[in-house]
Amino acid sequence: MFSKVIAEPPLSEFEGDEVCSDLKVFVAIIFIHMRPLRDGNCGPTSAKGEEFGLMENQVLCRLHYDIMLPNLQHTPDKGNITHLDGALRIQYLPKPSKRPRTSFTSEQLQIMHTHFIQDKNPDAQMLQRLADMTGLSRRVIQVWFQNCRARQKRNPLHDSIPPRDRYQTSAMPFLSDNQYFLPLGRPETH
Amino acid sequence: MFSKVIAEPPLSEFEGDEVCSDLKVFVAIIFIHMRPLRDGNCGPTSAKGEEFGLMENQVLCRLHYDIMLPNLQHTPDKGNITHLDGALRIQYLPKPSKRPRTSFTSEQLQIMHTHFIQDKNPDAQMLQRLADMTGLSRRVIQVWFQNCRARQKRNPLHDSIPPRDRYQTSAMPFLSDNQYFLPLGRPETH
DNA sequence: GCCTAATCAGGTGTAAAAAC
DNA sequence: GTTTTTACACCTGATTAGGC
Repeated sequence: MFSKVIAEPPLSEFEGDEVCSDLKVFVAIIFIHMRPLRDGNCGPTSAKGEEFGLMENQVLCRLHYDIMLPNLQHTPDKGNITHLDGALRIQYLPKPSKRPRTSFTSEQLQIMHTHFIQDKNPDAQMLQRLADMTGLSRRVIQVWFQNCRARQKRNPLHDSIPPRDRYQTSAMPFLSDNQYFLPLGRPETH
Repeated sequence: MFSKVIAEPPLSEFEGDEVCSDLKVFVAIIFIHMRPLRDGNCGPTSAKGEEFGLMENQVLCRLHYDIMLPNLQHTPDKGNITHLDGALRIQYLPKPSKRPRTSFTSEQLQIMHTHFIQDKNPDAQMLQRLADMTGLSRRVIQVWFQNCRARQKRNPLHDSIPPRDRYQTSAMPFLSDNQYFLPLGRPETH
């Protein structure tokens, strides 16, 4: 179950137990160098990451693996480790899952929220401008506005406050250094 | 780099590149079904998890691998994949540990604590930046902030002082301590 | 034994997907 | 486009366990 070694690609299918049947022991020591996609959030935090795939010479979590797969298909030989897409489209990788969830920075939320107040239904052009401003994709912006409209409809007061600030102590990313050495006393009340 | 296949144990040592030298491509599809130790939290949260070992038919992170190792030694053959303990006690898995507990340097504590004062809930981006600054994993940083919030809630005065300095001998590479011992008052405004 | 890093169990908000 | 659902990322609060 779920560990296979293939000597030559591409393989469209294989049965692991058969492939390895003559091996009494299979050992793989793998150093996972996380692909620094977006925020480098690959391994430890992209949670639930039970599934890993080897691509090129890197082990990627399922999420990042799925993201990279399309690219790989159009990539020429890069060395001794090449196209794995054939080998990887097997029963063991059935559902491309692990929906990547964007986590916005407060800055991005700030921008979107500020605009939302003026215009809850930005047109395509405006979406693109917001995308450029935030560095997010147009689609992500669009979804955010959709969700934001829905959210506000459910709870009208809700979105008068940028989400992160609801439980963030300080919304301010950086303060002057003297702020660091503030006297402490009652820190929190809740 | 960092992927090795061994056909026969026990091995006390091996050179990966040599072992695999005749393979043009090495493919390992690995579904890491986390050993449901407690909560099956193997991969994502036990941090550091750059190292994985294959045991029986499961890939375990270093932490769980080390935990399981003693058990395995007393387990009879369970199929085509058996005892790996011999094979795995190699240079790449030198120190068997249990729950790896990070011990922060004063520099790391300094960085985290300084940031904590201005922002008790750093967002993902900030966590990553702190991780980069300290050389710690994002997850470790996150846990520290969680614990720090909890700590401060329990004892408001507590975290006005960087923890290590409270009972650690020297550990004072930079910064004079009087910086830490400041008058107390209102730390936060909200 | 104390302090605290790491884990556990449970809860919340919401981005993305599905359904319409 | 909307509404509903799903699943992920993060939180708290309590607990467990590593290292002086």
